Amino acid sequence: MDIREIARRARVSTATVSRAINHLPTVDPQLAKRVWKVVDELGYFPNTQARALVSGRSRLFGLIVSEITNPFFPEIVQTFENLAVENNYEILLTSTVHDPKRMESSVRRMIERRVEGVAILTFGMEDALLDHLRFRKVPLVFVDVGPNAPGIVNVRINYLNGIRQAVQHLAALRHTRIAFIAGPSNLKSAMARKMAFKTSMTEIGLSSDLIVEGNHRMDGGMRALVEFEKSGNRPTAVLCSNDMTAIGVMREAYDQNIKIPNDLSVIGFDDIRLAEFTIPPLTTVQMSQRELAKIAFQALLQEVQRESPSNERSEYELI
Amino acid sequence: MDIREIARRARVSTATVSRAINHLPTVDPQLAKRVWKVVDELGYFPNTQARALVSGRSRLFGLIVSEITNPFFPEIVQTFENLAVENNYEILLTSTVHDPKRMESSVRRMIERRVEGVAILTFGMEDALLDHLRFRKVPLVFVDVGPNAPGIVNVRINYLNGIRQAVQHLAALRHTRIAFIAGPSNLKSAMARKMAFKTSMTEIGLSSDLIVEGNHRMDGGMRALVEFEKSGNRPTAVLCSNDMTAIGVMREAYDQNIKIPNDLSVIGFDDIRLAEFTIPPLTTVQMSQRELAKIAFQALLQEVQRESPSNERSEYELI
DNA sequence: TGGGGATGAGCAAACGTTTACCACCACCGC
DNA sequence: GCGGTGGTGGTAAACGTTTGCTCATCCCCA
Repeated sequence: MDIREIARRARVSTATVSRAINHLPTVDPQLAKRVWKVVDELGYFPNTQARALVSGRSRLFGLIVSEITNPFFPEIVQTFENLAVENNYEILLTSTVHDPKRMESSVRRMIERRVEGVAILTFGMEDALLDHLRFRKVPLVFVDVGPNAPGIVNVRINYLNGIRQAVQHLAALRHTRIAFIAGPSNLKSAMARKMAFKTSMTEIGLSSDLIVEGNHRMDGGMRALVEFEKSGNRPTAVLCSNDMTAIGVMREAYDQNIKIPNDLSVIGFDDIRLAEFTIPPLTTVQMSQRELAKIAFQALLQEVQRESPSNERSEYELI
Repeated sequence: MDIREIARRARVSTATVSRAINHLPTVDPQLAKRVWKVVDELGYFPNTQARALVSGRSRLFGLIVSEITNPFFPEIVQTFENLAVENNYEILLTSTVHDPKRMESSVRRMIERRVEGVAILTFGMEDALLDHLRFRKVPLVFVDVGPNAPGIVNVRINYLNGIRQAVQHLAALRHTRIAFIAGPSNLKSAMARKMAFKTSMTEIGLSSDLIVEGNHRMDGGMRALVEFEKSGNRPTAVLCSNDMTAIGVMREAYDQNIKIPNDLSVIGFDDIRLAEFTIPPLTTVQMSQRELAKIAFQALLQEVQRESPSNERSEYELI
């Protein structure tokens, strides 16, 4: 069942069917109604591939994440999906699982399906790969991990606000010995958080010497707490670079019979959905994944709708 | 840059380029090498849409879930993605968010993109919608929620094994007052779990009268525990229909200063990834999402590769 | 009444592949 | 030496849409 069948039954040309289906105003309402009647009766659905082929628009956005199981992502994927539906787009979701081969295949798949734009939410993308996309003028939106190159949109998260808020919250509770468990030092965003912590502490006149490096995983948080204990001067509050670290701290505290929040305040950072399920509930700095996804999607949409391919580097800042 | 450009530069016909690219054995290795050289030099990627259009195969599988943010799904989506990559397929991920409109649009999107098969992991799909797919002979694989109709593959989860295991575990720990917090009674799978509990209890000669209905959410678990307390005969162990319920129980226990597992054993069911992050870690019956996804995907693949469209209803049983 | 612009509909050429069919050539056996 | 055969490679017709161009019709106004 194709557009010709519809045309035959509605006694019009295929051109008219196409125009009616796409709601072009140049078709007589009477005819349009006749076409739609046949379409509904036959249960006809246009073939996207044929559409895409001739129109040159796939109505497809790529979304590259590191791992779908990383609790940071589901909310983002869901929001992308919602926005895609609203805008008649489809999402091509791809995960790199930190594997160079998979990164390569991700990019290949994006290009072969002719996506109209790609949002990249994982770091470690090789330049050679990105060049494939840039060469084809595919709009690229990076979230928090992007290189600062022309023609690339960067959504950056302003960590300072969130971290400052957490630090001031702790200070208001009369904490003075506030520690920070950082993320891995090769992660740009983790470094940004650490800097934000130092800045915030300095602002309120506290020293920021209680910093240890974690790994953004649970075991890193556990080890960090052990380290604090060993050093003999346990902080009264710990701010963690992400929620997973905070959960590690909480579990270690539980094992060592350190009461939270009586003996130790713990604050996480990420707003992964896990936070609300821990016992006791984890205090965490809300970073809205939804907002993040929204900004990234809108940026893609805007790039696609722009006719002149902008060569300026754009930056969006979140929170 | 298209196949013709490649053909011109390699001084062969487009047919040969196509055959070389698809590794058909009927092309001279010399020629093939020449073609591939040009392909690599130009960074050519075949256009999937054109391929799909003429070959009639989209290399696309649909995956319909209720909500991507439901912790049950990420692992499944990830596994689907992995298998898709291995088999040169793409996943069209769609969520219904329990909204009839979205269900309809999910199905529409699947059909418009001409998916070769759909895995459905959400209940509440109307028959009229499914008919659209069946009419087009799109292979359908249901996971745990499917109707028992011809031409439909059902992957069913055998809950009895898992539940029995949990019950026997508790019995081995000398528990005799074992309670069960069920899921909503309109959910087939929840009912199956409750039945499995009753059966398991009967098998070892215990009465299964300590059953209350939850809702598969945290608050349901919390309320259930309150109910047990009020009734005056608190069980010594609680088996929950899913992990979220168990987490609710644990949080309520925490609030009421009931020690887990000293005062009360809690076992969940689902193996959502949350379980490992609770404090203390939640004991849970492992139901492997990965295995589930694998079976569903293989079923789809098999249906696609089968030439004669089978009309028999297939059933797979998991664990 | 005739010319011209507006409006609406149809014809047919794309889009970039795959693949059925055919042509060619070399080789083989008689 | 010739017809048959088997393997390679090319030609061109699909696949199902969109859309530029053309054309018919109608209306308005001079």
